Formats: sequence, C-alpha cells, structure tokens
Amino acid sequence: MNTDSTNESHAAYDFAYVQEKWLPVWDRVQPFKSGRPEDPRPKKYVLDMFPYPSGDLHMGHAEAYALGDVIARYWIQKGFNVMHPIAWDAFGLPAENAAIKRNEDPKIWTYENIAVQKASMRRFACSFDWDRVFNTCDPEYYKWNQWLFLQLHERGLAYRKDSAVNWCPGCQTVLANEQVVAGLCERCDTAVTKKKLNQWYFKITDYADRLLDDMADLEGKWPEKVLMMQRNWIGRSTGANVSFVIENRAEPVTVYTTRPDTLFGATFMVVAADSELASELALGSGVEEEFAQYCEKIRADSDIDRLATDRPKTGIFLNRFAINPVNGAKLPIWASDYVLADYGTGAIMAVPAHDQRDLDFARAMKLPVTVVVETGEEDPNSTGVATVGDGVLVNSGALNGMNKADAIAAINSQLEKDGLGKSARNYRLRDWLVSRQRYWGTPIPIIHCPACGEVPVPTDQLPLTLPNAEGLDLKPKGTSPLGAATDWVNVKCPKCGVEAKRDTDTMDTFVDSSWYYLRYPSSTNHSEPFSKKDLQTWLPVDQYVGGVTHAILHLLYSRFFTKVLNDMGMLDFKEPFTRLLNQGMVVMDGSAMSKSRGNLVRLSDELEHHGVDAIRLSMVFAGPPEDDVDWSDVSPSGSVKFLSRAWRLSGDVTSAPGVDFSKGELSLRRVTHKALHDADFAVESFRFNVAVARVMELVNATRKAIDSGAGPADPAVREAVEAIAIMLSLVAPFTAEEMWERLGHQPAVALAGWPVVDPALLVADAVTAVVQINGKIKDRIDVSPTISDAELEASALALPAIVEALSGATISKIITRAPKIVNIVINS
RNA sequence: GCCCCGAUAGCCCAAUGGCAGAGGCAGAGGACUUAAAAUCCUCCCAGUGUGGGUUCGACCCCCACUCGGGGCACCA
Repeated sequence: MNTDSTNESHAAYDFAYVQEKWLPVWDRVQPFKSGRPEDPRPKKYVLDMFPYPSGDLHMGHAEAYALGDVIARYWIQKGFNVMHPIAWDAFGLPAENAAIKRNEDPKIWTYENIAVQKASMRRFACSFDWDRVFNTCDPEYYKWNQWLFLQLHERGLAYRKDSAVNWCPGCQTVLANEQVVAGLCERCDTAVTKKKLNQWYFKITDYADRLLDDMADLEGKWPEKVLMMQRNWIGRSTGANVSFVIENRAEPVTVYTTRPDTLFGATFMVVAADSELASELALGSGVEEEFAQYCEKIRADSDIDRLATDRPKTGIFLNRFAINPVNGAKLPIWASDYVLADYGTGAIMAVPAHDQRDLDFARAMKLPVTVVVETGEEDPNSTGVATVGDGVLVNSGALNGMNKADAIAAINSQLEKDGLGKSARNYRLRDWLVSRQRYWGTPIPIIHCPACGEVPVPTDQLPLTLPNAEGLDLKPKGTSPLGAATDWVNVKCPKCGVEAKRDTDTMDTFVDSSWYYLRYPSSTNHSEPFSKKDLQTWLPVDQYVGGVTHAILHLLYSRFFTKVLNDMGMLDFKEPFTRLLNQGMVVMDGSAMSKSRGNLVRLSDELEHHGVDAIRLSMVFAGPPEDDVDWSDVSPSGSVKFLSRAWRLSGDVTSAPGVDFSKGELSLRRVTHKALHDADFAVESFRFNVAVARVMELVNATRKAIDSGAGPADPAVREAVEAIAIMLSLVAPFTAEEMWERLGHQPAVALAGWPVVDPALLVADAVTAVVQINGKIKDRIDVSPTISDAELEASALALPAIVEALSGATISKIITRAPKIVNIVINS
C-alpha cells in the first residue's frame, strides 16, 4: 500500500475513505433541510417518485435518484429554498405475498425493507430532507386516505356498482382498467378474466374533459409522449346519439356514432351480446336457444382471445328489426361480441361501406353494403376494404353533394329538430375501480347496515386500522382476508345501532400515491391531511422525476385527485406537477435486467467497486436522462478516473482562498465562465450529460494551465477548480466536498452557490470566420467578434485564396453573418 | 392496423439553418519507470439510415421510404 493520506497532493484518490468521512459531517450541517422559518430564498419543490420497499435499492433507483438529485442540488446552488422529500409507498401485494411465504405480518417485511432502503439512500448521498419522511402503511397516513375516501363518497364520487370487472386469478383480486396491460395483469402478467362483482369506484369519468383540456397547461413541460398516452387513454370522441324505433318495442334504441353523416348507409344494427338490451330483444324472438348458446361461447373467450386482431366476426340475428329514422329502411338487429356493452349505449348502427368492422361483419353474414360517401377509393363491396376518407355524400337524400363536415352539421341539426338525436361525446376512460380483495392496504371506511345501507365510519373514529394480521389467513381466495376478522367486521351501525358489518375490501394502493405529494409539507400535521398554508408555501411540485411506467396510472390518478381537491376548495391549483422528467431504465445488453436472464447488475457491487460518486456520474453522463442506460455501454472505471483527475486539481492549487480572480490569466478564466454558463443552460434543459462534458472540458483545460500554462499559483486556476467543485457537487457530492476542503473551505460545498458568470468573459477576443463559395468552405480568417458584416465581407474578398477562386466568375450574391461566415454565391 | 419518438465515428453521445465533433469508452503511439500499475501527452476513425424537395447554405425544415423503440388495439 502506498496510500498515505497525510501526503495530500500525491495520495491516490480514495473514494471509500472520502465517503465515510463526509456522511457524519453532512448529518451535522444538514444542508438539505427545507422549510426553516423565515427562509428568504424562493421555494422549489423537487419530487422523486417514492419507492415501493421491495428490497434494497437497485440500479434503476440509483439512476432515478441521481437525476433527481442533480436537479435538487442545482436549484440549491442557484439560491432556492429546495424541498426534496422522500417517503415510502409501503402498502401492496409483494409484502403480503412475502408474509404468506414467511408466515408473518406483512408490516415486518415492509418496515425491514424501508430501513434497508433508507440506509442505502443516505450512503448514496441523496439530498433528501429526512424530517418529512412517512410511510403510506402508517395509520397516521392512511387515516387521511380514509378521510379522503369519505369526502369523495359524500360528493358521490366514490360509489359502488355491479359490473363485469377485470379479475386477476394470480393476485386473486380485481384490477382497474389501467392495471390491465394487453389483457394481462400489470403486476404478475397473468391473463385477466371477467367477473361480475359489486365494487367500489371513483368517478374519474366526471373529470374526463378537464383531465384532457388542462393538458394544455402541461404542453412543453411534460414529455409529449406522456401527454399523448393520457390523451389516448381518455379517448374522447365526438359524434351523435341517434334513436332508432324498434318494431314491437315501445322504447326506441339509442346508438352512438362518430359518423352521423353516414346514417343513410346504415344497413343493420348490432347490440353487444352481453348487454341487457340483447337479452331483452332475444326474448320472444324465437332464437332464444341460439342466443343463449352464443352468449355461452363468448363468455368462455378470454380477453386475450378478444384482442386477437384477425378474429373472425361472429353473431346471432335476433329476428328483430329497427327502423332507420332518415329513410325508414328496415334494419335487421344482430347481437355480437364485437360491440362493447360498456361503451356508448352498447348498440351501434352498422355502416359497412365506411367502417371496416361493420364491413367484416356484413361480409361474414351476407348483409347489404350501401356506399353513401364517394371518396374516390375502390368500391368496398368488391375490395372488402371500407372507405373512411372524406368525400361527397351520395344516396343520402338532402345530404347529397355535401362533404363530411357539412353533412355531420346538417344531419345533427336535422336530428335535433326532429327529436331523434343530438350531438354527443364518449370516452374510452372508465371509472377507477378502487376496491381490492387483499389484506395489506387501507381499509375502506364504510359500514354496511341492513337498515341504513352504506354508512361512513365517523371521521372521529379514523383511522380505521387494519385488524391484526396474526390469526388471519392471508392466502388469496377471492374474498378479502379481512372478512375472517369477525371481531373487526361486526360492528353496530353508527347511525341506528343495529348489528352491521364493515366493508372488508381495501383500497387500491394507487389511492395512496394520488395525493402523497401534498402530505410532505404537512407530514407532521395530526389534525388535517395537509394545511392550506403549507400548500401555499410549497405546491405545486415544480419538478417531478420518475419512470414512464406511470404515464397513465399514477400520473392520471394524481391529476384527478388534484382536481377533486380543487373543487372541494382544499387547494387552489389545477395541476399537481408543473414539470415532469421521465428517466429511462437501466438495462444490460439491450434488455431489462433480471435474475432469470442472467444479466442482473447489483448496485451494491458497483458501489463497492467504483464508489458512490462514480456510479452517480456514470448514470448522469451515460446519455440524455430520458434514454435507457445500457450498463454495458457505461464505463464506471472511466468515471473513477475522471473524478481522480478533478480531485487531483484541488491539491495542485497554491493560491489562497479569497484570492482576486480578476487578476487571473484570461484564457482559463474564459474557459471557466463558458463552462459555468453552458453547464447552467444544459442542466436547465435536462441535458445533464452535456453539463458533465462541459466540466470534463474545464478539468482538461485546468490541468493544462497548471502543467504548461498559467501555473498552479494563478488565481484563474483557483477560480477554475472551485467552479469544478461546485458543478461537480450536483453529481459527485463526496468528491466535490473533499475538493472544497482541500481548497481551504468549510463544508458544505452544496451550499457554496453557483458562481456568477461574467458576460464579458463569454466573448472571445478573436473568432474564426469561415469563407464559403457556393456553400463550400474555401478559407478561414481570424476576426474580432465585433466585426461588422461589411468589414468581414471586405476582408473575405481580399483573401488571396478567394481572389484566386473568384477569378473569371460572376458574383451573384454574398451572404454575410458576422462574425461567423461569409458565403459567396457565383455563377460558374 | 392506427398513433408517437428516434437513426451522427467501432461504441455511448454533442452540434440557436452557418467550419459535422464538445465529452467519454474502446484502439494506436509516445513520455515517466529497472519494470509494471497509475499519471501525462499525441493520434486514428464518420460526412449524419435511403431517395427527393426547400434554401446562398440542411444532422437540423418539408415529402416519401427503410430500420429500430414505444403506445393504443374491435371504443362505433
């Protein structure tokens, strides 16, 4: 061992020693404590998506928290009072499954993991404000989940209904629509089935328009991709509801269509086979038997079958007829599974000529196809391809000759006048199913009374805590384990006092995360979930950082909650997260890391080998934050090398702290100020990799200045190395702190402040202008940065190489952009 | 099938419509050394996926296509 920590200038950089050295110092200095009274700095709320305590931190956490930290630390250096909190999203199935396996209370596993993660975050030097921590599984937190549930219930936004719901046979619980991905359970990839159940819902559909329209405020501040995904998910469509008279039925049937202009082309009607309407129409039609068989057959089909793209159309003619309101045509009514019972009215008018699905059905069932829009495409009758473009209306009575837009307007107003229909909107978004048949979640605070019905648990009895897990069988069996806790379940009705039962379901854990960002400022408030004063100080979140996996789950639900709370007068903003950054994933050799794939990289190993700073730096420098980091492309040892180079500089500086930088050598000063300016701009625009590159450039230039330029005593060298330490403090806090000390300063470098850039130093004293002929570079000249267009043009034309190249040519035009370029256009 | 995003050196990635290269990885050579490691210095490499267009000038804007990634998927 040749390491000698007393011989500072030549000792090797020892990251392990430096890490151990600074943690206790930071614990004492507390550079990241937010919300001290009378703090005059303007606020910034930087938020990382809180983790689920599934074990120790992994590579993905390391990336996410490294990025969030760069932003938080940057704003602190820029003089803001930054709140950068953390908590744990601690309810959920993995804990429950682990508990079943280990035969113990899920809270043991959960709190153990939280302790492990918390210790790792401290070692990883996350700039969190540790005074605001909470866990969603703490009764003190979920008490407010229950309180909010009751607020929604009171407003009719939390309600129960019977419906065919998504059921995951693996998790043995129901799922919200958002939690079913391509027919599979988002959590365990089991094929989801349908089950008819009575469940709790939040009425997010009431907010569909506002969730959609308020996205205008997020434009340019959230990734376009997330906005697009939410738009698609909400799926607003505009069209018309049209009512059709049904033979031998008193009530007409209303259908929803986005193409009322094609009404004359409707040749049959289709109702969802699993709808009540279909059953009713089948009754007495003489085809009851076949209809029942058909329903039986489609019930056996899973979601996966339904999703198959080339699935042939099937259906049953119900032996009934509807009358087309515009031309009196008799339309046969069919039942099929290609029409969805829970979208629109569960019934459609089929226009096979201009809708591919209807055409496929018509061809399968030998039903007529009538073209009513002349689009110039080939006849769907012969091609089997529906024509969906704009065109001229034909075979459509008064609409003949109109284009699509005019025809829609005309038919809508005609239908409205005749009382046969009106324009309408529909959404793909469904209400949020929030009840779950599992133990480790927030109990739903409702008591079912045989006399009074749904009775809220009185708020002074909150939190309604989970019954003790001991003695309960947590194994999934399709109904909530809470049902077996008889002492807990059986209560007196708070209203009338008769024997009643508690609701035994627990809430979707996405409820917990839909408002947690409001809790941080008031995390110790015992009388309300959050105080208006705290919200006014800190909210909305200025910068949210997290994975794109939550694009339409957590981020949509949180926006919904914010709008509900806004309506309740509890907050005065409409959107919770002003800016959003989605970091990519950490992958290995192009695919997600997993034990089974054998490409798992352990964070603890990487930290052991290369140190915290080098891993943080590698994550940040690997590429743009939103791109995936392929660990096989990353060189942590390269990061270690760079950090050593930077660290070594701090031992070479021989001038004293406080020396007058303005006396320093000019060329290095220019590089320093340019680096500060560019890094600043890069961080603001999330190009952290570019910011790091600027620091590397400055390190190289400073090395050169020390070895073969201004020399170690020049004030410019100190200025440069101090700037390096400050910029590096965003990414490599241990190294930066160590450098700061070697430069003769007190901790913490995190609070040193971003050096003020001198604009005069950003202007070089000479720049190279390019002289082109017809866009091709012919020569270069060094000129003053303040040269005028005319001067530059004259100098360019005087250059011998240009004179020669221009001989015999006619100049038709000269474009000059001083001080960068002259382009001479000639006719050859 | 529909929608969105991307494609720059062996690799990861930079370039307000104005010199294609900032930074790094890998590679080659050299200095230091008894030697190696570490360190320092120097160098090599593409004309920006393809084909058109706009422009004095295009990695950048427009059109078509190829490939890759992502989202939605009978929502009428």
